[in-house]
Amino acid sequence: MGRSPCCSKEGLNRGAWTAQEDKILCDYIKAHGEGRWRNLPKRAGLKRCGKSCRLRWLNYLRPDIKRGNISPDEEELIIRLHKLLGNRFLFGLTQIIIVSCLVIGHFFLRAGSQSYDFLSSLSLISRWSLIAGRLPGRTDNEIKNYWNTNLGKRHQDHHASDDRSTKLPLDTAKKRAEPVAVRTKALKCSKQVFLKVSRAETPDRLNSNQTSSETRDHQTNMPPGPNPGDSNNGQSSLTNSEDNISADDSMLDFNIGELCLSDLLNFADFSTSLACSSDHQPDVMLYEELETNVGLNMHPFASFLDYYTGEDQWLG
DNA sequence: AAAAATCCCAACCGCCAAACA
DNA sequence: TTGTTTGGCGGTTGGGATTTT
Repeated sequence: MGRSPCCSKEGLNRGAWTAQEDKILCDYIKAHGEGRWRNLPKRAGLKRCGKSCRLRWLNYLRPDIKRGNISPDEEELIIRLHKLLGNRFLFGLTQIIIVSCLVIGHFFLRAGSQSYDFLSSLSLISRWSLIAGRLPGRTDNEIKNYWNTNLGKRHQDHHASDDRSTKLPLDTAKKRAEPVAVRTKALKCSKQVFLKVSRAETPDRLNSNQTSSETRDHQTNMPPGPNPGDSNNGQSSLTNSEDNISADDSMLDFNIGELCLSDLLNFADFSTSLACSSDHQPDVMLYEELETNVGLNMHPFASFLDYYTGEDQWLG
């Protein structure tokens, strides 16, 4: 039967909130604080579902909500965060197996004539709240809507135009533009999950901090390009011709010691990054902050992220 | 000018995990 | 340990606004 609804739907107002309802809700929360949403409508004298009250408050009435258009800076940050965090880290044995298969499959397929963008497909699975958390005053709902109505479309358009430009048959192009059905159910990761990885390292990679982009590119089988510390756009463009990265290499890229991913994801303050000079890329700053504050050499992880998020031209 | 199509976003829904009894 | 409640998430929908025909 499933669980009972959060409240009786009968006799409740639905649809758009009125100014009067907004005022009642605001006044109540100012007086009593947030929380206990189920009982809030009754106590506040609102004919609304508790969940509806919570959503209205969080997405619209909170005093710190920033309204208005998404600025170019914010858009840039959303795009970068979506690339960085949008591939929802999946947890649990099943999810780890699935992701492992996808990662390995990704490299095998890339090694072949055509790369099939599994990881890009995974980007359809997003962490809106996490992204919104890095954009002061913006809500996950707003970010999600913005992505779905603006950026997501551009993403799809870009795939489509790429396919046209490479002269793929139309039906093939269509298939590639369509998301692969790798969709997880909504899954929170509140438990701490640790990646137990060996400490065996490839020193040349780990010491790449001071290496020039050229040497780094050589060491990591990447073509010449900006390294994560460059003030350039950080695009790493691994071409198919250089796909001799083995599955072993891909696993080495996770070699970041025993690291709590949820900590990692929540660590860097991107809002700070946004406030910084615009030539400093947020993801680069994430790596730098992790290195500085957590004491991790992030380059192996960074290079993996850099690699599979490298196809950032899809947003044009 | 009006109808149709499309866009946009607030609100809703169902599911999940943590907290609690 | 088990069942229930609560808060939170991402996906989807409905309807008003805007654009196109």
